Amino acid sequence: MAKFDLVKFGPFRLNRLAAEVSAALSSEYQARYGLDIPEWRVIATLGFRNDACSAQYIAHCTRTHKSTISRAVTALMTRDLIERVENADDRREFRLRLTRQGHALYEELIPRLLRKEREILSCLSAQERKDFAGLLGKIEASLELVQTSKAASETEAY
Amino acid sequence: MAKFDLVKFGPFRLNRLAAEVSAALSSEYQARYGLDIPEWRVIATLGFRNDACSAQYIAHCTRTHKSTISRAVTALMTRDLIERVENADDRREFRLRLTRQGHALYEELIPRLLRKEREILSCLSAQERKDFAGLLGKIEASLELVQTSKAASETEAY
DNA sequence: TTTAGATGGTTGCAAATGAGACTATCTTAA
DNA sequence: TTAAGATAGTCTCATTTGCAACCATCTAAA
Repeated sequence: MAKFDLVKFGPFRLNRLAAEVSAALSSEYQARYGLDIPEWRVIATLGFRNDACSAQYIAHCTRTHKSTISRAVTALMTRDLIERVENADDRREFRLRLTRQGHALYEELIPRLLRKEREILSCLSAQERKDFAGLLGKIEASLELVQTSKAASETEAY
Repeated sequence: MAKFDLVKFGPFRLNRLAAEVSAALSSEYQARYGLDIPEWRVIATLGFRNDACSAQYIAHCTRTHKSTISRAVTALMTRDLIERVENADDRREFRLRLTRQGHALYEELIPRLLRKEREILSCLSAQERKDFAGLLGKIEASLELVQTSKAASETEAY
């Protein structure tokens, strides 16, 4: 019989861990600010790059389906957390950016999330945290989840 | 302004990686055997412990909602991959186990999944794989995702 | 210029899933 | 023995999300 234990199976562990970590963080953006995950991703992307960008770009770099992003954008606009302006160069797309309130929420939320992350990783030493990030990076790279410098330049239009 | 990059944020990376790995594996159990994730978890749990166990037990150790497991069990029974027998000691619960066909599927699927997992981790050296598993284990333990020996003995009735 | 195909974004639909009500059964204590 | 509460499993409902069709617009090539 094949020796196999689901509970020791890497992919399963990864899923379970990701779900658990998400749940831990959602108490911040969900319960506290009424944002769901896609909405949080939009806010985070816009907050990080402080210039405006398209919905497509957000979908791309967060690996979230464009319809999901579209719905999140609609919800955030009705709450006046983001705004969009037409792009004169290409009237199919909109430039999205945080409103003043959206930016305030972003600035308030980020430290909380970083603190949570630190809490979760506090079981590791500084060196271990570094190693973990490095190993994650290697796996991501081999799955082409992160843009190599070459790929990044090819897609820099985003 | 807070320095923050969603794409470098641990929890986000974890989610993205887990989703990608799941997608890579689903081509095996999904496309090839028509199993969805909950169904696969039931098969895997029953296959690993080759004695019968309850649906509740599967829900518990795979961290899947009991209604999701219930549906998976129903689907697998209609496909004759698992069977259930009444438990005379407690007539609320059923003992589940793989049928001959279910076991055959299990034995066929496991090597494929392990091969996929190896493929995904082939970007790491043997030592790195070991380190990665160890670090995952530490984080899981601190989130109490794995049973400590004490907790395990308390819940061994499952 | 016209036409074919690509792309940004929205929306309807269907599948998946968690929450929680519900039934049946078990356990414990009065 | 009876009653109160816990537990296993099923089912209905609401939410979430991916898919795919769709519209508007852009691009490229005939």
